[in-house]
Amino acid sequence: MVDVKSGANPLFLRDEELRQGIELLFYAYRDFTSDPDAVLIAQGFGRAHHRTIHFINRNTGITVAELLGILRITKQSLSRVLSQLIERGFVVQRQGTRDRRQRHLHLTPEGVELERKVSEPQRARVARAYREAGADAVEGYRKVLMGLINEGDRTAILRSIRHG
Amino acid sequence: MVDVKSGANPLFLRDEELRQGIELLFYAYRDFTSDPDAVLIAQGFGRAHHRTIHFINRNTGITVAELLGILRITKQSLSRVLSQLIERGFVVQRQGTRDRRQRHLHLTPEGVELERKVSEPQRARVARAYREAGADAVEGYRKVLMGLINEGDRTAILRSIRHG
DNA sequence: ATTTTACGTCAACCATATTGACATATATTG
DNA sequence: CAATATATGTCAATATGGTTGACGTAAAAT
Repeated sequence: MVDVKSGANPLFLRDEELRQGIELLFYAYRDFTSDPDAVLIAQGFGRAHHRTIHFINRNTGITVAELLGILRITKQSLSRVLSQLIERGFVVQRQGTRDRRQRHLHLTPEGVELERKVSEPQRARVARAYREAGADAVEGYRKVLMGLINEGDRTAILRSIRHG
Repeated sequence: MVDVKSGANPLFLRDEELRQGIELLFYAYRDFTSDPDAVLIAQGFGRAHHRTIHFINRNTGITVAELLGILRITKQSLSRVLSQLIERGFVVQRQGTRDRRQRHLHLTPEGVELERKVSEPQRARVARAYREAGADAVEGYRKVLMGLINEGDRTAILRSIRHG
């Protein structure tokens, strides 16, 4: 398929192949994250808000610490975004019953609505790519991406993905 | 394979499948971009510098305008990063011969060295994922990612990838 | 009773992006 | 040739989203 400079130096080919994989990921992510921008900016929100409501939506009742672990940011950084979302009525916190120090995060109906609207073009993009590539390709896409994720996180992600 | 809540609501399944695809991309990109950080920070550089030298490396002699088009940032934003890289001897500009307004960007040997060092863990990560997933999966990965990229850019990327 | 954990908040700072305005050199066009 | 458009650079102000560090409170764990 790709077949660049093959025959010559297998080490070069390998390096080239890897760099292609890196570049494709960069481009795909670049375009993929540009989708929600229009909707978000109109709302006065940014990508950080999008990521936040996405993961609250996918993990209803997630605690602050868990969310921090997913986003890989500091609590001070999340704080700003989260309090804006709460203030404007898209997210609510519920004190944990078993552990009352915890704050479980939930989207309000407005939050669900916002999340759906914001991610709509993104889902459409993925849907189109899936359709064009076919089921086998999608399977490969999943496999490779999963392999790119830090080993320690994979099982947790698999779990979250199963009953997202 | 994934088979979540199948049988029930095909629309739900579809939505779920798409959200998985989105999430995988998020996680993979998150971990994948964290790789070069250590090396970069030690150098006093950031991810913007990495992206810049990556694309100059892959497109030797690229003009400023072309680079801006790839990175999708403003020239003011690129300017800072680029002048730092030039100042510290990792990048040089050469005036165009055909069009002398243009500045063609090249990595110095030090720049090539830096790029290689910075991207090394990233290439290793991709190599591992490719190895684990197998050739067919890699083909699918490529196909889907290509489909995620804005249609207008695909041919240009394909070209750049061919003789990168 | 003490220590640890989960969360929140204040404050300073940094990297990276933006918009807008303007300047220079060169190419293109009428 | 004159006028205009293009490629690049630069100054300035601003926004977003991240960081570190310090400290506080409530509740859980030891």
